[in-house]
Amino acid sequence: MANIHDVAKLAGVSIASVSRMLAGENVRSAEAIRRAIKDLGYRPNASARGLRLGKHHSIAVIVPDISNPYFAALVRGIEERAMTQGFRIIVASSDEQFSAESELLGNLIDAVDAVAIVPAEEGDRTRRMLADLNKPVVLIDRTVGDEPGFDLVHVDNASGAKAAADYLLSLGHQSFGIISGRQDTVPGRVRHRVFLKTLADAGIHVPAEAIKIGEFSRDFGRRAAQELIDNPTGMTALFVGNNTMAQGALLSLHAAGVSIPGQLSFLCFDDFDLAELLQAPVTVISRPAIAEGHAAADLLLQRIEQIGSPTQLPLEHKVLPVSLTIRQSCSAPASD
Amino acid sequence: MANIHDVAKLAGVSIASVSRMLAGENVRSAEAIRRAIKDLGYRPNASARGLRLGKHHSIAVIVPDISNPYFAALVRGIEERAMTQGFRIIVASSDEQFSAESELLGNLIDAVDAVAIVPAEEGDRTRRMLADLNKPVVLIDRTVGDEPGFDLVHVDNASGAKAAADYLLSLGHQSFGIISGRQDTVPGRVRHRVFLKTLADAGIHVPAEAIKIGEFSRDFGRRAAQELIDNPTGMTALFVGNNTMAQGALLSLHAAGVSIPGQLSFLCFDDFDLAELLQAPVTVISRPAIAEGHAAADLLLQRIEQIGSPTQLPLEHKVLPVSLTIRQSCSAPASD
DNA sequence: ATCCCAACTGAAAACGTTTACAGTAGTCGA
DNA sequence: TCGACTACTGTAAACGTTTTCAGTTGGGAT
Repeated sequence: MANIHDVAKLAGVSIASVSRMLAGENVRSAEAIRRAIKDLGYRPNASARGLRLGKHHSIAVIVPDISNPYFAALVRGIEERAMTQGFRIIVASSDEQFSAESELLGNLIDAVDAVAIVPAEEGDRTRRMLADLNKPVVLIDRTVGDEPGFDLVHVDNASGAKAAADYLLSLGHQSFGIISGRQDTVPGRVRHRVFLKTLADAGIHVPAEAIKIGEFSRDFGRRAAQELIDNPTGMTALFVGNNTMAQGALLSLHAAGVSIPGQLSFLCFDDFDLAELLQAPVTVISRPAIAEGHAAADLLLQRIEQIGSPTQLPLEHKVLPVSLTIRQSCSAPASD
Repeated sequence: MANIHDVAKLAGVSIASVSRMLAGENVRSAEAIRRAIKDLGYRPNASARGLRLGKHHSIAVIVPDISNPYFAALVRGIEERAMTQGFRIIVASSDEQFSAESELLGNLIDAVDAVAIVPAEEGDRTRRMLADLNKPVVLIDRTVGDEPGFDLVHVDNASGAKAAADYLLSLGHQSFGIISGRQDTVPGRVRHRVFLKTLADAGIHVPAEAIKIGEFSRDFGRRAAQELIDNPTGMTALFVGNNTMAQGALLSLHAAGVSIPGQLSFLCFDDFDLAELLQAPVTVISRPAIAEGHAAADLLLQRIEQIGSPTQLPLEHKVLPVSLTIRQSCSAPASD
């Protein structure tokens, strides 16, 4: 691979001139240099440049699982914005494991300028680990510790959960089932609590046996729904905390022959592919994954720009709106 | 950020000893060095290392669109394997555009050791562009030019298409509709031709007006199905060339109230999330996206290992099997 | 003709590593 | 006690850039 010395020699100038012309400065022999570059197929070495400049023009993106469509869309959003500024993204999946996450970051951190992360755990050790990186960090969807100290992007879980509860109440439901994600994550906790709180404000109590809490996974959704089917609670409406659990739940409900919305109204957080094609197109609280990616990337790029500057911008906390997409999986409860 | 000199000074040794101990060699003052590293929070600078070694420990992964679940799964597969060897992956989406692809690679190539790509175009200019990179390349799913000269991983499109046709024939269908992807891609072309050929061998001709060819997109699928609905051809079975087009087609069919499989048997290439939950769970030819990723990564890692060695292993061409997953979207044609 | 200044140029240092090379201890056998 | 060998150590060069600094050139004003 040709290097800058080869180009300089061929063009009959010093390497400084080549570097300068590449940087866009005025140089007398620009034409000769351009030709030499072309002839040799020269491209500047990224490592050398990174070493000299202390910049890498890349952003690490850590998500629990890149093959999850929601995270894939998020990554796409980050990528779109990063590209416009000439940044590349290095993607890795943590599998919801703190250990994997911290090992990944240990390896990646020296090759990137900033980190966008959906943290696996919200505990304080994650906060410390991220703080130790000494680089701009933006948290997406979840937070870490009390006082995270990082920029933050997430959707408005509270008003989504409230909208869901209000909608079901307005249809006349009195008896509910709930499948919620891990309570040690913000989306899991907020969606769960606000939903319950909204019902409570309407004077409705949800019995413990109608509440299932576990992993944000399709598998847990399937098991939870199965348990609800096996031990009937008389619920007429089921609220599920995210799309993957919802898919699992639908699998169980379908297998058990539960008719939706005839026997059970079904509503979940997060839209998903084809929700509109199911036997009963599913009503959802949808969120803008790509826009979340955009917001996260914008924040990071701003911080990167700022590096070294004396005044630091205050931390930002962007909350994106969600919306209730009404399809056909909810109706008034059967009068019995 | 502390560097190796700081560590050496604190430990009272030369930088060479630090470097050696990091490389796992025996060093007398290992303990002191370890402590110094810990105290200073030292981590080797990746750029310097990359510069010195000419290695980057990263692989560029270029897919048409990372937010497409199939590609997301593929990326996941590549990532899983790469990680085990300490390689990171740099992901970028080409949007099916050659220009975007070549620009991306131009920027990325100096920061990576190898490239895994689902090329946007199969033409010769893509082949030349990739060859000019002078790094290991593995093509996934599609090829470039005649004689690509790169490792290749894809699924067995031909036997999948044949299985699909045979299955529909065995159900008694005589009149078909086809929605196929771009014919300038291997999956588009092979699936289309083999399906037609299998029908032809059974003495069945598909009229031109029952054949729609276009982008591998949900939108094209929707439009194509709409056209087939608007201009009835008497087809009793519809074969769709991939999952995104299939989803679009299902949207149109559903909106038009076409009952599946009552009025129309439906079969497509590539499984998708929830295919089993639709009104008529969809029968598909499914393929192993994650395994494709594994195969691609393995090939690349092998080549990277080989760099500089005099003898080159011959190019590999891995073909992964597909399977017919029979659900409920196909039945015998209505007798009329 | 002289001087000054703007506009450019090149040499060299620096970024943080790895590694070839040339030592220098320390151990062991004689 | 000596020498030979082993096992480690440090110095310095190299990787390919960018950038500072100290020129050099040429043109315009005097």
